[in-house]
Amino acid sequence: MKLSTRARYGTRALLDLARHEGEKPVQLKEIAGRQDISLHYLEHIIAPLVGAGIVKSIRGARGGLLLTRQPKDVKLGEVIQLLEGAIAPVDCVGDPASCGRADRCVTRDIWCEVKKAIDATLDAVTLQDLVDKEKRNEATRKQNA
Amino acid sequence: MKLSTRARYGTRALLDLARHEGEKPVQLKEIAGRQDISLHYLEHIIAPLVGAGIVKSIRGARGGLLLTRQPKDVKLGEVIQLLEGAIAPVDCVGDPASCGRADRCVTRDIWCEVKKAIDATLDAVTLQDLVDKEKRNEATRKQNA
DNA sequence: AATAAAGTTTACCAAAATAGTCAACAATAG
DNA sequence: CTATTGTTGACTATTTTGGTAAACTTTATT
Repeated sequence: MKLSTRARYGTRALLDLARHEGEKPVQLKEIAGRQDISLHYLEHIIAPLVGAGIVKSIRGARGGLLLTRQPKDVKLGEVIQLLEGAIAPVDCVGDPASCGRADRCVTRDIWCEVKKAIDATLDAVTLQDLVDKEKRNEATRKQNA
Repeated sequence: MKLSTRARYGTRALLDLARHEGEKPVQLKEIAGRQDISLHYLEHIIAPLVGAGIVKSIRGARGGLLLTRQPKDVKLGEVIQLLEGAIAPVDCVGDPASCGRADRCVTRDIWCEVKKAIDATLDAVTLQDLVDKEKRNEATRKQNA
C-alpha cells in the first residue's frame, strides 16, 4: 500500500505550481529546483497532468506551466488518480471479472470499503487547501524563529 | 496503492482457518487446496502470522494450524499490518526522519490522513465479521439456487 | 527405533513495476 | 536565426513481487 514517488512528486510539483503561479508561466526547471526533483524525471511526471488538461504547457522561450483551473477546483483525488491510476487495493475492486471468486468473496467487500475511504479522504482536499496550509505553516515558523 | 497478494492470500487463508477450525488443527495443505494457493507460497505467507502469535502451528503428523484467539478478537488491520508491513502510503508517515522536508511538508499531512482512514476501515472488521458474512452469503446463494 | 506426515527455513529465480537518465525533437519568443 | 523551453521515446538500474525447490525439524504412529 505504498504511494509511488510519481504521485508524491507530482503532488508536490502541483502544489509548487499553485503557489508560484502568477501571470507568467512557471518553468519546470524552477519547480524541479525548489522541490529537489530531477528535471528529466519531472517531465515524465507532469506529462499525464498536461494530457488530462489539469495543467497547460507553453513551449519555447519564456514558456512553462500554468494551471488551467483555480487551485480550489483541483481535488487531490483527481491528481492521484492521474499519477497513480485508480486507487484499487486489489484488481477485483475495479474489475470484478479479474477474479473468479469476486461474486462470492467477502474479502473483496472490505477492499472496496478501503478504496472508498481513501477516495473520500483525497477528494476532501484541494490544491488550495494545501497552499493555505503551507502559508500558515510558514507564518508560524517565522514567528518561532 | 495496491495490496500485495500476500495480504490478500493471507486474509483468505485466515478466514478459511477461522471457518474450519475445530478441535483438530487445520493443515496448510487443506487451506492451500480450498483457497487455490500454492502450498509453498502459503508457507511463506503464514510464517509472519505464526511469528506474531496470531496462529499457532503444530508440527509433525496430524499437525496443522490453530488460531490462538477467537476470530472476533482478530482485527483485519492487525493482519494486514503483519502481512504487508505498516500501511504507510509514504515512508515519512511512519518515519519522519526519512525525508528532510517532513517537518514542513504539507502533503505529508495528507498522507497521514489517508493512513488513518485505511487503518480505521480495517480495524473495524474482525475475522468473525468475515466468517459471518460468508455464511450469510452462502445461505442466500442456496436459497436462490 | 523407524517411518511417514507435518510445518520451517533458507536459498534461489523470474517477471514486473518503479525510478531515473539521456538524447533527439518540436515549438516559440525575441 | 537562435536560445530557450517543453515533449517524446529509448534505454537502464533497482526494487518488489510472486513463486519454486530442497534441506531440515518436529511429532505421531507402529
